[in-house]
Amino acid sequence: MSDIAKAVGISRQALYLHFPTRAALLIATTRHVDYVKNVDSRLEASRAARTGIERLDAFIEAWGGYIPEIHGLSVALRGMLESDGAVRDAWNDRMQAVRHGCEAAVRAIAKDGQLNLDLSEHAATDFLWTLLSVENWERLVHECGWTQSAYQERMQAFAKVALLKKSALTT
Amino acid sequence: MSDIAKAVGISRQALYLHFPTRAALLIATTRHVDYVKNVDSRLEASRAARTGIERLDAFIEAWGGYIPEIHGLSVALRGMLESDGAVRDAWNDRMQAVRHGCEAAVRAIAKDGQLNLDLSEHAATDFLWTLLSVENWERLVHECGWTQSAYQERMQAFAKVALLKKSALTT
DNA sequence: ACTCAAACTTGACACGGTGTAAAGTTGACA
DNA sequence: TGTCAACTTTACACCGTGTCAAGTTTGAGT
Repeated sequence: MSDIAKAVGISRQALYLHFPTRAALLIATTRHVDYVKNVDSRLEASRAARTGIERLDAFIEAWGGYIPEIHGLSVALRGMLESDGAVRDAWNDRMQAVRHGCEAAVRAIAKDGQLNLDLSEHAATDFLWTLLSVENWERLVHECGWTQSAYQERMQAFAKVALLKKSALTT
Repeated sequence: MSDIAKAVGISRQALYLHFPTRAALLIATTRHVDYVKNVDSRLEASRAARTGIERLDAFIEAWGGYIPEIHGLSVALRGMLESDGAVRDAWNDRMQAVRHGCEAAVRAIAKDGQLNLDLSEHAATDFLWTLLSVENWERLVHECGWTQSAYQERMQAFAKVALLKKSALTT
């Protein structure tokens, strides 16, 4: 809080006049970033896709491209997940939004009759959601040095190969 | 530290006689768990496999079965990654051991000429390592409710479909 | 049985970070 | 000129980590 106050150019106490706790500040920041960057509209952009596969690709592109923008904030939030219930709720809420995007893509694929026969829609959603976690992005891009575009292309390829049934893979 | 001392039945100060810092205690615990549970020998058990695919399966089974045993400890360690360099080193060291296992499996698959042609050995290792992270296990098993055996079977399937070239997938 | 050292105890304290409380300053605007 | 909101300074409580010092228990070796 001191550091933030210093950076903003006000006293630490003035910060508390605006945000009662550190957690509240982070949550408000989350909301503000969402507003400024328009997550939801980006994620919903994949609605336009006609086929399930197109939708999957569009979703991975939208979300994968959004991760770098919220990465710093996500690190701060995740550091408080265990200790702060409100942060936990805010984070879960955002992650559920991502999950809904995954679910929609999986459902579209299933509707096309192209879902991997070994997977229920639920399990497929679980897996896609996990594959696209911020943590995995961090590991691959920051720790393993993948470029952002390599991340996106490969994730699209992995997701397809994992979720689609074999006959749909020759495309 | 108070809680641990209480649980052990000694004073908080006595704990500091054995472990200078909280981080040191966690690191020592890591070493002890590794010793008791024999991680390395488990991971190396996959050496016995003759084919690359067998090796991959054996590795996923070994590591995937080990994660639940170290999960609690890993949560504690990961909570200190940013703030404590020694914890970071200890954690990275353990994760590098896992990466070596991934690398060996990928190499074995490549030696069989069955690696996905779109992937370098390095990228394949990166991906397998990421796929098998403790965080992903947590999400799938704890948050999504997958059973341990479902986790293992599906991870084996996903890993194969992602890493092997198409002609090797009919097996 | 005695001694000595190691292991442990109690109690106090410094430090840093979060959050609270109170009293004073500044400036815009009615 | 008065008032209100935003801000400041100063002080303090609380918690967890880690330090320090002085005193007590325990048990192994002689």
